[in-house]
Amino acid sequence: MAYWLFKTEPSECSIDDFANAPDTAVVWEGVRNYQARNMLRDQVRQDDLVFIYHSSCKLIGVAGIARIVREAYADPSQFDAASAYFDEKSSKQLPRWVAVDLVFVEKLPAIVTLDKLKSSAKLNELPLVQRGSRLSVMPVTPEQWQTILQLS
DNA sequence: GCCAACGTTGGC
DNA sequence: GCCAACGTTGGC
Repeated sequence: MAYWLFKTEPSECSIDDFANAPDTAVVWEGVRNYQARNMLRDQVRQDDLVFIYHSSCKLIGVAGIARIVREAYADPSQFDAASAYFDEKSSKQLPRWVAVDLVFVEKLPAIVTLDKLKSSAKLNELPLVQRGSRLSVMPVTPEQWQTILQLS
């Protein structure tokens, strides 16, 4: 069982969207970065736990936890010409991008803000707080996971 | 809305 | 395979 952190803009998909539909699987689509895709495809597994991180919003930080309920499959949005995630260079024979499904686990008692994440020495190695990092899917070590839980 | 830092594209 | 130009991310 591994731990991850997924970034999302809460205006698109927030932890409250998860919390409001606790029995519904959320399709994590639209990952269009190869490094992130490779992790989704090759390393993210059923029952892994995921920190949901809110970016580009008022209160930036880790907002809650979700769990992987379906491993990587062809991201449907890449075939949908009406979608912002449409990729004309992808094909059903050779899909370029993958999605996974998540379900709600919990909201953290308080959002662990980016400020807090940055000021914890134990999180120096977390890709999120490293300069220029733009990964939207990143691994979290068990130690980092516990540290972030404690910060909440 | 700005802009630094990356990632991707495409000509050569 | 280099690298300039361009597009995107995401905090501020």
